[in-house]
Amino acid sequence: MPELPEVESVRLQLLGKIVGKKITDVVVLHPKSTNHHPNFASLLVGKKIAHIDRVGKLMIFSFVKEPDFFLLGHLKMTGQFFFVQRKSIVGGGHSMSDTDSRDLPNKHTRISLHFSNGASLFFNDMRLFGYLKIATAGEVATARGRFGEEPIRADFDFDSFTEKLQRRGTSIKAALLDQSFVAGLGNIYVDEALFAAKIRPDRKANTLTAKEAKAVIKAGGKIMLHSIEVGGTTFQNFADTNGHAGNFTEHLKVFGKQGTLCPRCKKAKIQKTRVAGRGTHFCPNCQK
DNA sequence: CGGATTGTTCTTCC
DNA sequence: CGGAAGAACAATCC
Repeated sequence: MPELPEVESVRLQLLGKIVGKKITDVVVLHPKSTNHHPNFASLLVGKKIAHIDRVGKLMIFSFVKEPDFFLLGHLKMTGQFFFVQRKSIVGGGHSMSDTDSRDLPNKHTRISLHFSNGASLFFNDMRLFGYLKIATAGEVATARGRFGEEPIRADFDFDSFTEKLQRRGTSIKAALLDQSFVAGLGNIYVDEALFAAKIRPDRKANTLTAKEAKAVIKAGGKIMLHSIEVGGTTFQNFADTNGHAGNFTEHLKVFGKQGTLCPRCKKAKIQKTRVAGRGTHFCPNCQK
């Protein structure tokens, strides 16, 4: 379940691996992953990666001397990028959860990109919700405009956020999951941020005080920045571009911890309920 | 084998 | 137009 920190971890790794590299071949193994674009492969061949940007959980690839041609990448729930320097190389030190580069492409590989230096990038996606989509500059601008602010930004506008919260009659969890409202949080980090801020996930958004609103965004930003530092969370379905699991999993306080004693108050067990249609974890004692 | 899993978009309704 | 709520998507796990 990749959220902002997982996407950012992938982006940072890819920056070092494919920027400046020229695409020499593209193989589409499942057209749905390209949004059924008929010329996906031929349009990409010959282009050189200039940069990779990110907004929320969306990756934006730009190309040298191509001002109106972009590639949008979204992992959704099970998308993964695997980078292999040489197909014949035999990697060592794999753990049980790792994907072995020798097995690529495998049955979940939807698109493969090959570069002039012999390297390959495989887009794997078991459940086919993710995509690599060709876009114009205008479409990129539209996509960017659909995102709210990211809690990891130092210039996050708390006053504006607090004001907008007052117009939300839904749960604070639903509000925080809305990418057009706040960008980057998903089911895991929302639960973790609400726990850190001592706010119950089912509280109505418009009942939060300005102090609470600031606290939950600050907590979300801090947690996500920490996660980026250690390579993201692997709860299910996340692997970095080398096929390795993320390291933030051990730092989770409530997500997946139902039935265990609250690590903060130690007076109640973490409960799992359903809020905003999602599995939701919280401490019934210290979250108000 | 039914139910749960989740990020986003779409639909429907207000 | 915006917000709310639920369905849909897809494959796998338990």
